[in-house]
Amino acid sequence: MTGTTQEVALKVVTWNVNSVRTRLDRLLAFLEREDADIVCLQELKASEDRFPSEAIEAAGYHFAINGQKTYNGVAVLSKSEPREISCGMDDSDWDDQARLLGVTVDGVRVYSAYFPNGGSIGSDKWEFKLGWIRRLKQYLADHHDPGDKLLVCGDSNVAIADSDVANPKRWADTVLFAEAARAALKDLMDWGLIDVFGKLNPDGGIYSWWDYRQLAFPKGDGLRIDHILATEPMAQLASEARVDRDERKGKQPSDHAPVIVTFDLS
DNA sequence: ATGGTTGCTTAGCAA
Repeated sequence: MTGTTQEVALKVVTWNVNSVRTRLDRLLAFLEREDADIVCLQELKASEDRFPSEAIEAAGYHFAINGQKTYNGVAVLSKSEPREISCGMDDSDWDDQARLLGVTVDGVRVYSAYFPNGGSIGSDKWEFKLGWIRRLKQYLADHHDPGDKLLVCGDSNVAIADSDVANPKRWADTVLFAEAARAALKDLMDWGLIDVFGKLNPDGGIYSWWDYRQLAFPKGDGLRIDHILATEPMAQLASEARVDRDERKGKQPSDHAPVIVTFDLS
């Protein structure tokens, strides 16, 4: 940080990297460029022993990981040392899928969450998705208070509003935008979570994911399905929110772009 | 268009 003021900002990122090893060069360049304080990653597609620990640490970050071979996998990178690390929802035998990781950093409870995609509507994966979102709400209710400083950052695999979908009519009957999925996410947020990006960019039209197929990115056929959800004490500190759309361009991009929110803590 | 592209793992699954 430059300048002479003493403001204390916390820059938080969420990014579904779709394989941390394939995306390592991009990730390291991003860390260098953005100098974020907290970076929540999803879809590592790597177990802990294949996570690029040395490169992350050399970039100046601590990390906590809930890894998994081939599928899923989440991590939190942080400038400050993470405390009270928790993997999964510790309430059942459903947690064979590595989709949730919690850490406490700089006095803020931060979760990196990779919500289930849901396959197709009506499938077992669809029911798992809706149930997983309900379980996450229960987990938050059991462990935290809406008055805490808390963030749920991740790929929610649900778009909230019509303005978060380039073509809402065409996506209306898909797992990413079906009414039941939107209702499940709304019910989770009703516990006490605010979409700070939506709050700061109320006009919408900004997306975080574009399908690899059918030229979705050049056509602008995107959805905002990556969210930084904040409790009220955190949401009121959010000052800027953007998507690093350039990360979807060029060679070997993830299908998701990073979402970046700055909180003014002082 | 029950299509299409990418990644992990090696033909099929998941997204």
